[in-house]
Parts: sequence; structure tokens; C-alpha cells
Amino acid sequence: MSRGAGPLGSDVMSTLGKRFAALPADRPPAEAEGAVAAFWREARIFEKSLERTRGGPPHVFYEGPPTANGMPHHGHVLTRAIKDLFPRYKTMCGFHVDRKAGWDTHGLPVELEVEKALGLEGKQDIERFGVAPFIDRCKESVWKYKGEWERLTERIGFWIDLSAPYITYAPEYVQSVWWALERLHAQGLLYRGHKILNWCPRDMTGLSAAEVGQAQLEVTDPAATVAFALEPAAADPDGAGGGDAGGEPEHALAWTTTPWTLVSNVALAVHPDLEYAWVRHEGKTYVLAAARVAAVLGKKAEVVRTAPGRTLLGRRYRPLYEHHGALDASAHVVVAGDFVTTGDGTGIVHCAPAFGEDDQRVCRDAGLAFVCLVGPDGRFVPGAGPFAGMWFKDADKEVRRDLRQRGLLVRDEQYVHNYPHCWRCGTPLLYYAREAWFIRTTAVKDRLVALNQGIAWAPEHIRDGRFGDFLANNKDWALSRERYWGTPLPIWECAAQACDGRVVVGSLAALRRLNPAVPEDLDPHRPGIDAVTVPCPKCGGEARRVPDVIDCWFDSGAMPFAQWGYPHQPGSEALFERNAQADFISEAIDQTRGWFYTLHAISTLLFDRPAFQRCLVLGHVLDAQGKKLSKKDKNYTPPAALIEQHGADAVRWFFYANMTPGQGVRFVDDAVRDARRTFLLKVLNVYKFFEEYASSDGFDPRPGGTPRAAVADREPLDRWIVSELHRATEDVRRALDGYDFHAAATTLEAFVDALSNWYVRRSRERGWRPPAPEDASKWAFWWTTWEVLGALARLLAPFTPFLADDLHRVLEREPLGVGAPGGPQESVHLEAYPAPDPALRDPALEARMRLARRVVNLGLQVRTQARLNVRQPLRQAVVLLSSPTEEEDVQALRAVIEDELNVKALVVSREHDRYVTFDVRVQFPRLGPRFGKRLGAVRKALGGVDPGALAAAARAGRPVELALEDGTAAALEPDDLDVRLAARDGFAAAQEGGAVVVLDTTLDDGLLREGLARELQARIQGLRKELALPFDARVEAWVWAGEGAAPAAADGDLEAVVAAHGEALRRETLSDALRVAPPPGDARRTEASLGGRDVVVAVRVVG
RNA sequence: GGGGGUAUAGCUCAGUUGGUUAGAGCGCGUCCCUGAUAAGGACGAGGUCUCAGGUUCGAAUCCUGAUACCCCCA
Repeated sequence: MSRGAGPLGSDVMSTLGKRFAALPADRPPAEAEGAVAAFWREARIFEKSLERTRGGPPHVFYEGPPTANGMPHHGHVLTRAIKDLFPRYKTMCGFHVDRKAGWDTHGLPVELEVEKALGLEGKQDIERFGVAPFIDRCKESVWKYKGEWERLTERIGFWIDLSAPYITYAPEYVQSVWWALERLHAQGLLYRGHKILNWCPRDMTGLSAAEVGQAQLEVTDPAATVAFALEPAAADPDGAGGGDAGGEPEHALAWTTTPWTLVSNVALAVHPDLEYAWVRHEGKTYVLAAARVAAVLGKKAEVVRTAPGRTLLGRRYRPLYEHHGALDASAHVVVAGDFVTTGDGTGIVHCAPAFGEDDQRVCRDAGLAFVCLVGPDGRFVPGAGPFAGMWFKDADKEVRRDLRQRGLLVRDEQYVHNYPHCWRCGTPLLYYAREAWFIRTTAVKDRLVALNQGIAWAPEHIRDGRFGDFLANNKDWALSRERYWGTPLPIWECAAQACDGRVVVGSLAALRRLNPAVPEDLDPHRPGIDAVTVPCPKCGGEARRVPDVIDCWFDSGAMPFAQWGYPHQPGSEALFERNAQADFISEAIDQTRGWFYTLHAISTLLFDRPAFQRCLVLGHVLDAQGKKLSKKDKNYTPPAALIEQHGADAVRWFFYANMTPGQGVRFVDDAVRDARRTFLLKVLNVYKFFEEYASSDGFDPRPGGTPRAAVADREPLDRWIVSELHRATEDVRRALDGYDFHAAATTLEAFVDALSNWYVRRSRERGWRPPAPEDASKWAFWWTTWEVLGALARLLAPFTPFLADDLHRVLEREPLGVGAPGGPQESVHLEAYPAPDPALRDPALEARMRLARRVVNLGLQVRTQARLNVRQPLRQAVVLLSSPTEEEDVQALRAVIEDELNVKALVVSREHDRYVTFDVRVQFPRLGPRFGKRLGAVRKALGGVDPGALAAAARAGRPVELALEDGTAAALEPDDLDVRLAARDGFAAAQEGGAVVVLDTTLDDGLLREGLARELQARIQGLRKELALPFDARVEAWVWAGEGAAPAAADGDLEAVVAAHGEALRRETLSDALRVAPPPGDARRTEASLGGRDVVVAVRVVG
């Protein structure tokens, strides 16, 4: 058993020139990973992985550009971990995966950041400061955290080409975007309309959704219910439809919390399918949703009749105010609005197209006039009669007073709700219509929907859920922004009032053709571009650029072609053609309406094909309480610190093993530590065992080194782990091919557990014994371990690239050297991903080992229940099984089970009647489809038969004939039955399904002595360890249970124990002497209660 | 208000396409330090799979409704 080298290590271990280098588990991960990163950098491994696959089939990956003017957080680490995994995997599978980095650089957040830094507040301040220097500051600000991003990218091992990234503000990129806009214009898809913005009338600027979200204040506003006098229905001139006989008009009731907008009213909206009621109330006839009558007018209101909303459509009404003058289209008519509900209000919604998105859409769709009596400064325009010059909020009061006097204010209440305010100045915002440029995406809505069906989404529900719904409700893309830092809208319009001449340019070259004075190196941004004029194509006058910039989301959605500067840059056609459609993209779920949409929309508009075929949508990373990570709340450890502490591999593995697509994960720092502990350290420890003992045995994997037996000629345990390896390989590949990283990680965890806690543990004895050339079992063990670890390194390479490459280095690169034909590559990332070999699979052996492990677990369960320490040997374990196959399986592995359970003999018993009772059920998956409704009868018939007889028949392989109550018969094969065993009372037994393990717990003197001997041995070894003795130190030992009467039990009889097992004890503990006597005072001692007596064990070094 | 998602052990989460004894990690309890690993190992306790209906021979899984929470949009 022992190699005679002592308990604390091998004497050969200290030998210099070990073949396998150490990978100490306690080395700081940051240090180990840093060394690997340095190797990648110096040896240009990433570049080589691209060169190596140059001729391979392309696998196209698009990098969604991050913005580098904010610090990266865990969410970015997650996406980068995922975005690295699949390209690495595909590369190892022979695909060529170009990975071009990108930076998103334009947009309002950048401007706000710069405003803050410069102490500016709003657009007037920017104009005063100067647009040109402001833009310069924006350009700088964009790169504020670029270093952090690059460091993080490299640190977590995200392989992407940072040396030639696409940058959305680069002139080539901007011109690609211009090209796209010019194409859209040529297709007639670019138009000017009104967009409702959140508008701050004090700062005279629109606010982004994010800004609006920052200041939702609870305020009390008036809630007015207003009566609109309906004209008699045209098709119903007699008023038979409920019109008042006395000529008193019907009044439609509308409800609003913004009475000031009533002055600009254009329409009333009803839901066509809702039921509306005509109600007599205080001498008048009101119309409102039937469901709201009681709430608005009280229970006494008298309903005259009801009709669906569609009967109201087209009814005209008298405007409350006519300050708008002559209109260019009709107005003051009832229209259909699908947004109308009966949750509050009257079910009739007053629409002022200048002040609400629904209002604006409904009026535009109905072809109604556009009325806006409030200026961008929040004051009523001069023509607004008594309200002219009035601050919009002040008009709430005046309008109500006026309507009350006119008898049109039916109810006037206070309403508490959240209303957006300007986060800068606190002014209540207006929803306010501004002129804006749109892309008519609704023209291709059907194509957007149809092409989306071909995209493989993970999770699937995104396709028809969040994303599909968004497409189905597609609205035209409001493209322009009245801002400074963005891709300038390349539209020039004639300055002459009467002329509608317009030109859209697709490049600077095109611009120069129109105006040769434009310098070749003109930066295409504001303000330089604003100064450029071109001749009007219609009248030849001066055309000036529309001063807006565009939505920066258009920039990122244009990246499939703009990243190459397509079509202007030389060679960009070929590059774009090769990368025209991404095989794979992945970002977090907030991109459904962001990047995912803009990619899809632009690709559909320009090329009528999807931009990506597969999209992996990730959930958000949340803190321990499920809250969003927020810089302000400091509710997360900065990623860099966490990676420094636990290593990038651990962080990556945490995500792969704990995240499922589309779901948020609660991120707790300790979970990263656990990921390292439960997975990475297990791998490292398996290697450590190999490294120490295989090195000292002189194992040599080089050709001509240690002789290598074919796997088929190795022992079952070896063949088993190889079979498990190939099963895992197959499962991992299948999972990764389906982009299911979580399933792949779970498979690998199970495999590493099998390797560490069964294969290596069961094989340790082979590793410990002294090397001998003829010891085939030992060498098969080292070969198997070496092969399996090498394959594991390759399997892990895409997941934990640092650890994997270190393993590859110490297992293969250093021992074998690089360059030999068939030899290892210099990095695991240049190797091919392992392929499963069916010839090395042995499913029967896998099943057999599973059963053996189950039997062992059952045996350990019995020991725990019976309070029988594993160190105490037992005479026998009896196993009862439900099938002959299982009996054979257990017989084949009985030695393993005996050893694990520390029993002298394992008996496969057929005395079922003695030990067990049976519970026989049907195998539902087999019989369900066969019998369907009759299954109940089958079960009933089965219940009438003696379970013991059924089990016996099943064991013997005999079919069972059952007479069913409906008169038919059923024949059940053994496989149709689910035979379960339960131990009879009175045995120390455990059971699970078809297996029962019974332990013989009777102990005789011999067993007790042997158990005590092992206890003593453990105590002596413990003392050696306490004394920190060198591994080869010789000792003498004492055991003593005091003077006095002879011990009552055999296990207390130390003399007898030493007589029987003393030699083995001395050998195992390197003791020159083992005495049953009181120990001397200078010996290290410990006391233990063994066999019912207090025993002193002591050790002293010899010499 | 509309849409989407989620609900499984004390906590964080899996659950293989509907198969009858629901899993893992953490935490908890008991035990185990003799040679890779105590930042470990073994065993155990812990569940009305949110609730109520329905479909089915059979439901954590499919359908309907309710409740709670989260996200997006308004």
C-alpha cells in the first residue's frame, strides 16, 4: 500500500528537473493570468488564431459598440464574456472569426457630460461658449475611459481587434451613414414631420427619456371634465339618434389634466368598440363611456341609450376656442383612438396634436389640421386671444374659469400624479411638437416582421414577444435631434421661402462636387459643416444644411457597412460582402429597442435582409437585492477589483454557470469566489496530483517515452473516464452549437466532478505505489490522466482561456515541445476543439459506474444512520437489485465498492424475500403512449398481482400477462415495469429506486481490532502532522489506556490490537517502535475516546 | 394604462420540450484531517413547484383566470 516514503510526501518530489511544472492553486489568479496574457501578447496568439483559420469558412460576429465615456460595470463584463466565448469556440472549430472592435461616440450623453464638466447649462450656454470648442471637448470626452475599457477587455481575455476599431465619429464612418441616408432619401423614405418631445420651455430644449426619468415629481394638477357641444349627426338630421328634441345639443364629455391644451384642441377620440352612453343629467344630454357614467356623473344619472363608439366617428363639434384662425385642414371632429380606455376620465379623449404623441398620431392619421398656440418658450402666441403671452401653466386656471362661466366645465377636481420636470431647472415639461425628420420605417413594416421570423433568438420569446411586438407596432423613426454632437443630417434645403429645393448628399466627395470650395479634409461635423452651402437644385439659389444631427442609434445600426467605410473606402465592398450578415450577436435586453432594432431596421430598409441570424439576449446584472447596478449607489465592487481578487476565469465561469439568457442575475461577489472554488480549483488540484506523482514516477509522454497502451487495453476505470470525457465532449459541442453556454458549463462541471471525486480518488493508490516498468496499471493511469486533462484544457479553452492555456502549457507544450508533426500548438487556442470519438464511448460501462456510485452512496448512507465510521471495517454488504443486468454490473465493480465502503465482502443477494419488499409500478413513458386511457385499468390489474411475483418475473425476463377489467388482456415486458425495492424492517439498509444496500453491522473482535488499528494510525499520523515532521522522519510511538482491569471489549484491548496490526501500523507511520505503555513526558501526545476508553497516543522523533 | 418577463428548498438559481420519488450551489445539521484539495470531502434535514380552475391515463412543465415582483413603453 505504501511506497515507504512516509506520509507527508514523496522523497522523489524534491528532485530537480521535474517533467511537469507546477500550477499552484494558491498562486494569486491575477498573477497567473497576467503571465498568460503577456504570453498571448508577445507570441501574438490572437493574431495567429486568425491566420490559422484564414482559409476556413467565415463566422461573422458583430461587436455592438460600447461608449467609452462611462466606466464599465459587471453588465459589460458579462456581455464581453459571452461575446468572447463563441468566437473562440468557432475559431477552434476551424471557422474564421474576424472581431473588429468599435466605439460608439456620438450623442446627447456625451454632450451632457461635457456641459457638466464646463459648468454649462443648456443650449444657450453652449452657443455662448462656442460650438467649435464644445465639439472639440466632446471628441475628447468620448475617450475618457477608453484606457479602462481596453484594460478590462484585455484583462478578461476578450479577444477583439482593438488596434483598428470602427469609430462612429470618424469621417469615413460618418460618410457611410450619409450614404445610407442618401439611399433612404432616394427611396422616398425620408420626410419631415412633427415629433412630440419632452420640452423644457425655459431651457428651450428637448430632453431625452433618460433625463425625463430623472425628475418625475408628484404634483397636484387640475382635472377638468369639459363638455363639447356636438353638432347634430349628419346622417341623422332629425336627431332621432338621441338628439335633444328641444334643439339643445348633445355634449361629449372629455377629461384632461392639462386644461391649457384645450385652447389648441383639434379632435375628440373615442374607442370604436367601447360602449358609449347618452345620459340626461341636470337638464342636459351628455355622451361618455357607459362604464364611466356613475364615476363621472353619479349614480342618479339617467342613461337614455347606448351605442358603440364607432357611431360617433365623424361627428363634428363646436370648438371651445377659435383663436387659431383659418385652418389648412378640417378639425373639431370625433376620431377613433385605440389608446382610449375607461380606466379613468370619460372614455373620450381631448386631442391637441401639438401636445401629445397619441393626439398627434390620431390627428395626423385622420388628416386633421395641426394647431399649436403655445410657443417653444412656454407662452401663448400673440394670436391666442385673451391668453396671448400667458405662461402655459397659468392658463390652466384661466381656461377653467372661462369654461365654468360658459357652463362647459362639468367637473373640476384636483389630481395627484407624477409629472415630468426639467432635471436642470425644475420647470414642468411640455409634450411639445417640434419639426423633425423621420424615416418611414412603417413602409417596410411587413418586411421587418417577416425577416424577424428568420432570426434565431435566445431566449426564443424575444422574437414574438418584446422584439416582435415592437416591430408589429412600428412607428416611423424620428431621426433628427436639435443638438450638436452627432452625425450631421446631410440634407441641404433652399433658403428661399417659396422654393422647396432639397439635396441629400452621400459623401464629402458628393458635397465637393456641389461646392468645390469645400476642403478635402473637412471634418464632417458641426459647426464646420454648417457653414457649407450648395446651390439649390431647383432654383439655383443658396441651399443651407438642416442644422440637426441624427439619432446616434442610427450610427450603431449602420455598423455592418459603416465599419468598413462602405461604399467609399477602397476595398470596403469586398469586406462588407464577406461580413454582410452576422452569424452571431449578443447584447443585453435593453438593446431590443436599441441596437437590435436599429441593425434590423437599417438592414431591412437598405438590403431587405436581416443583419444578424442569431441573437443571444442577456439579462441585466443586478445587485444582491435585485436592484440595478448604479454608480451612484455604489452597490457593486468595480469589476477590475473583483477580477484582480478572484481572476478573470472565475468571473467568466460564474456567468457561464449561473446566467441563463434573458434572465437577470443577482451578482454577489462571493459567488465569484465560489465559482473558483467549486470548479477551477478542482481542475487545478487534479493537475497537482498528476504533476507531483507522475513527475516523480518519471512518466514521459514523449514519443519513445513511457509505453502507451490503447485505451481498450486499459482497466475499466480508465475506460470509464475516457468514455465520460467523450460523452461530455459531445454534450458540450451540442450545447455550444446551440449557443447554450449554460448547458455546456453544467456538463463540464459534472465531468470535472467525476474526474476529481471519483476517477482520481479511486486511482490514487496506483499513483502512490513505487514505479515499476511492468506496472501497466500505473502507466495506464498516468496516460489516461494526461490525455483527459489535455482534452479538458481544450474543452475549457473558450470558457476559461487563461487556466486552459496554462494547463496546455504544462501538460503538452513544455513536455513535448512545439513544432513536431502532430505535436502540440504553442497555445491551446490554436488547437482544434475536441471531437467526440464514438469508438471510445462505452455506455454500458458508464451505466455500470453510475450504479456502483449509487450503491456506494447508499452504503455510506447506511453507515451514517448506523453511526458506523467508515474507518470501522464491516464483514459484508448485501446488495439487492431489480434486474440481472444490474447484478452483473455490481459484480463487475465489486472490488471498488468494497473498498469505498470498507467492507470485507460485497454480496449480491437474490434472497429478496428475506431483505426487501417490492413496489411495482408501470413505466409511464413506455406504457402511457401504448395504453392511453386504458392505463388506469392496467395499473389496477397490476395492483391485484403479488408484487414479489411480478418482480421475480421481471428479474427472470418473463413477460407478465394481465387480465384487464374491460375484458382485454395486456402483456407487459420487464422493461414496462418499474420495480422498486424497500428494505424490510430490522436491517441497517438504504434504498433508492431499484437498489437496496444492507450492511451487516455485527462486529467481531477481529473487525473491532482492525477498526481500532486504523483509528490509532490516524491519530499517529495526526501527531506527525502537528509536529510538522519531515516526510521521512522516523518516530517511536506509544498507545496507552491506563492501568487497571482488563478492558471490557476487544476494541479496548490495545495489546491485542498491536499484536495483530502492529507491523502494519509501524510501517504506515514510519515508527521504529510502537509500545503499549505510558508515554514519556517529552513525547507529543493526544487523547481520544476509542472503544469506550480514553486512550493516549503519543509520538517522539527518534535520534 | 399597454406590452413583455418571472414566480421551484431559508437564499441564489437549474429543470433536457407532459411521464408519476423535482435537482445544484450557498446556508443549516451530523460526521470525516494518512499521502491533489479544509477556500476540502461524505451524509442528512429542508418543497402544497404562488393561488384557483381546465386539458390529459398523467402537469413544476400546456391552457385560462387571479396575485406578487421585475423590465420596456406611455
